[in-house]
Amino acid sequence: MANLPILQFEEKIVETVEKNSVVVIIGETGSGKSTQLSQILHRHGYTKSGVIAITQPRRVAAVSVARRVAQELDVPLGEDVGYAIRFEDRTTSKTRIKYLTDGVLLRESLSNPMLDDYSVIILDEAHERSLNTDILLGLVKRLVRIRASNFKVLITSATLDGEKVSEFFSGCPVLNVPGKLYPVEILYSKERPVSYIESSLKVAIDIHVREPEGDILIFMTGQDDIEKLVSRLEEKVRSLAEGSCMDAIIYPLHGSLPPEMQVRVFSPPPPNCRRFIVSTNIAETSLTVDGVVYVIDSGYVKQRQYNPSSGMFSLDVIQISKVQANQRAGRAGRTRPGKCYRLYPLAVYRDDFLDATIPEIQRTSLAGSVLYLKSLDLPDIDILKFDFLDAPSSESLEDALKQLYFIDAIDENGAITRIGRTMSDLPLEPSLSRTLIEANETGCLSQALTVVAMLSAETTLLPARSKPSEKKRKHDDDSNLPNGSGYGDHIQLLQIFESWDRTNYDPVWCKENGMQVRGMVFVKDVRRQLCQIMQKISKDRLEVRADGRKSSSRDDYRKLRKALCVGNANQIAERMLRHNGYRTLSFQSQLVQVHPSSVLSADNDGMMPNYVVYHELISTTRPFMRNVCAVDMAWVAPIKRKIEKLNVRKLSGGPAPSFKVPEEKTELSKNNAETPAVSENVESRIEAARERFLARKGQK
DNA sequence: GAGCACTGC
Repeated sequence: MANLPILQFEEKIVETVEKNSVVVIIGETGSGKSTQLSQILHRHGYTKSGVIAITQPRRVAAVSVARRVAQELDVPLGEDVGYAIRFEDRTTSKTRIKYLTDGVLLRESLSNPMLDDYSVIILDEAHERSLNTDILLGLVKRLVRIRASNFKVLITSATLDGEKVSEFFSGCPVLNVPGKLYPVEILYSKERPVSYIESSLKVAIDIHVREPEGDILIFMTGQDDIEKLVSRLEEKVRSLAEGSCMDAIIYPLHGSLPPEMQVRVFSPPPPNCRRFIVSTNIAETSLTVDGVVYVIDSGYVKQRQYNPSSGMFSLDVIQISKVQANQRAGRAGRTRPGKCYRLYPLAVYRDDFLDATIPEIQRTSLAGSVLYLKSLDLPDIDILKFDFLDAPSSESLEDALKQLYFIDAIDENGAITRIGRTMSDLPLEPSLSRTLIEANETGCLSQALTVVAMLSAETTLLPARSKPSEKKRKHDDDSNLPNGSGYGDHIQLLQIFESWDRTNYDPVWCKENGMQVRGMVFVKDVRRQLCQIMQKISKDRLEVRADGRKSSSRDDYRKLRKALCVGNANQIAERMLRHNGYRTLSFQSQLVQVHPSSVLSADNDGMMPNYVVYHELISTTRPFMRNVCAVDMAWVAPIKRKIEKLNVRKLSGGPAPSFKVPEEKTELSKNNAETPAVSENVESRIEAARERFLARKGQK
């Protein structure tokens, strides 16, 4: 601790903070900014008038940094120094230094918009540009203006972004604190390789044979490439002549590995053995692997993007930014001087790479964030002109308003409704919040809580797809898991949880049925949290069966599907006349299909339900709806009328010229001769189709 | 008939 570079700047930092409300700190890796800034300000009296809050984009970071600071100050964790993350608040009224995730601070600002418990707010790792940190930047800028002079803001950022943040805060001072990294030699390829798997393989084996000891970290884009490279490396290492070089262990590292596989990289290798770690960008920031001396950087990353006009997500392999490239290189210099092999030429780095990664706020659906901002009721703030460091497109903001309007969170003038206010109390995506509120009205809240919790945990629920036996979980005939009773995935998720519930939450049941124990326990936690919030909101005394051992009935399913329809009014699709493709109704109409992993299947006549709601549109090999639920046409009708009446201009508070959603004759019609021209009379046409289908079937 | 990087309330 004594040698941390930041401590040499203590005087300078304190002096600058004293004179300015906002200060940007450029602190490179190893500078100690996350643990020391709070202590420096504490030593100089900034905890006398309030608490120092330090936000982190990740839960583990908030906990581990708080723990370190408590140790350094020699106080018990949770008293003078504490942390707050979802499900876990380890602070008391005594707490002076509080580490928390950016999401928790946003939640706090709902109940205390002035955040006046805090004398100082430090937004750490702001260069990562998480959605929540970006919103906090805007809110904090406003608070600096409103709150008296006893409020200080510090923002930590990366070299390439510092000036920009400073400009955002009217040219506030920028302090540079050097890191404690060893020099890293950067080596560029002459040209982009044809196959970066083969190229990484060659470079890695070269290092292994020629270079002194030290682990090799290789950045790839995803699980598939990682597995390919791992097996190629294993092959190659085996074929090297015995005794010609040291031993090697090869580890894959990515998010869908079970935690016990991930932590293997933290145990030191046996002597005279080199480790190869083939990783996604999880090793860029989230996990730090000690002992790495060589980094191989493919120059690519897989990134999730959102298209606001189609409502569709996609995962694309794209070029990394300069900030990311430098972050990756830095991973080689933590223990001693290292080398970074970039599989691209210098000119590509210099001319093609963006300076910084496109912030999340410009790549995701903003429905939740816009609702959050609306619920703050800031009189001086117009959402569409909210002061963002990097503003999202107006198209993206209008998309958010449109979605919120479809699910009744805002009215036709864009004002937040009573329902919208209630929704913002729930830590969920808007469509899930809306589902819960509707379910509370119609008497299926218990079931809705389960489904919503299951959906929020979905990524941690399913096992990694490497086990072939579990690949077809949903369609295996010998699987004991319920099948959704013909209504689709939401009902199946409900049934799965109820099955587990009946075993009294037996972990063995999870293993036998291919569900991750950790994921299911998370579902239980989320469900409990949501249940507590709904207890406060509920109009009647809530009877939520938390541990009822009884299965839901068909009638329950029906109520639940109806609530899901209201909650997903922004995510409805109508089946095509003669085949089982669907067209989306709430966005620019597009042809989509039910994802093959869905349990929703065709009826005896070979036809899928006429209407479905979906949880997510994702474009992979083709556009798919993931997690679908069959709904009745009668429930869809009023929503369709609302969609037709939509006036986006009015929603965004502008004048109200007529604005018609392109409803028909879209791309879809061009590509597909079977597309119905108008969607009136759908019923009769579907009936006709069914007859034709049956006739064909009869002929065979 | 497909398979998804990483976070968070």
